[in-house]
Amino acid sequence: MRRSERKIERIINYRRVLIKLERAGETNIFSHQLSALTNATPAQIRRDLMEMDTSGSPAHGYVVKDLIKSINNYIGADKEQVAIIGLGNLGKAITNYVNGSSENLKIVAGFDIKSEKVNRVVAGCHSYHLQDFEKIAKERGIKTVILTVPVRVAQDVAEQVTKAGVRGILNYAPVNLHLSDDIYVENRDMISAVEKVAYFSDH
Amino acid sequence: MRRSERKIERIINYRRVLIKLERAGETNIFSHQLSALTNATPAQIRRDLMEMDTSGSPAHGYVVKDLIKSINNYIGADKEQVAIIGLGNLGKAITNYVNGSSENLKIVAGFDIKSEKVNRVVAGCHSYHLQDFEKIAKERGIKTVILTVPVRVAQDVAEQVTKAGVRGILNYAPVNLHLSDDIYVENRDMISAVEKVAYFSDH
DNA sequence: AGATGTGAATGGGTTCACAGCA
DNA sequence: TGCTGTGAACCCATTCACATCT
Repeated sequence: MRRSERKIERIINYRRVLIKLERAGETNIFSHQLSALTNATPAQIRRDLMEMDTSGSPAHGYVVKDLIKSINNYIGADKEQVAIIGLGNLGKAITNYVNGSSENLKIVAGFDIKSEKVNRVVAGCHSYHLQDFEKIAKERGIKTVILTVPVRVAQDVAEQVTKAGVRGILNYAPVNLHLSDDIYVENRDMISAVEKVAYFSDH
Repeated sequence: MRRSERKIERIINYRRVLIKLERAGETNIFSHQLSALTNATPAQIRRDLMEMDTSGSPAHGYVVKDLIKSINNYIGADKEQVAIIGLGNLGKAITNYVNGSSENLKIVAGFDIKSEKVNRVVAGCHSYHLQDFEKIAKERGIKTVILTVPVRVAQDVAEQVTKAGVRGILNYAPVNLHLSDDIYVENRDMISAVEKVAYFSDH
């Protein structure tokens, strides 16, 4: 089944806040409370949760623990092994950030082509020369990469990693990648993001 | 008129690639060419461009120069003054990145609360203590900020800056901000982004 | 009383398909 | 021939509204 991107993104957010709630000792939650924590509407949340194998009760809402389990069951809970390509400022920042906070995935390898960037450790993650990508990716079963490389090489690097078995790319380079359409690409161009917000600040 | 977020985002992307094309000496472009550069479909592009005050010709497509002018006219072309709050790794990376590449905006001031982070210069941008935000924001007419602060202070900082006149926030903290609903908030949580891509790599 | 679960209605964005044109 | 401009059709996501449950 082809699932909606928007919905998956929301469900991922529900899971994060539910995990926090569980840690904080909360056992139950109503859709309107989850709404306040995620900026989805209560109706949307109930709708998203419909095809989970847990249901809530009018009296006590949803059981946090069960809901987390259902979400894991729905979207998968394997601790995903991810690689990052490009260890400039942005790459290092993302690595620190993700490895410091995510429950559900880990950046396990970094890659670059500059000799002073390889064979280091950043946020508990070893860095390699890009030419070793295929070998490491196969060993680790890496199917997802974060691309934080300069625009001029982004297409080449994307082709290289997909040839090595990568199926999904989170692309921070402001360029449209052309890849086989069974590869999932998410663009997170930061400049567009700021320009967009600047536009709406004025309108 | 309330304009669609998606559409504005696409138009911002069209502008960026058009500026590049103009620099490269291209004078004309067809919708299918712009499509290859932006991952919008040709029909979508023609539709987006409908309410611009330029139209294309079947024989030569759109005139790049005119189209840029129309887009500027449509969404505004003032070089927007933006501030960034939180000068950790991510904040510094974004500042370098944006100030090195954007045509249409500039990060003109950075803010932090740690004494070792204030009174520095990052990417041509002076850093101040957060307590001076209101003063600087008023002087500079800052209406847009990028938030790269820890989760636990994000809500407080967001309230502080909106009190000082900010109208739009690009929020990198993985938390849902509660603000007056005439404030535009765009969430770009990086962990969700990676988790989403990891999900679709497997599906 | 106040919440969930959900069919039905709504609304908005995207794509189709084709007339008009160089 | 092959593109633009655009009404109409389509499709998908969100919201409404209410029966149901505790």
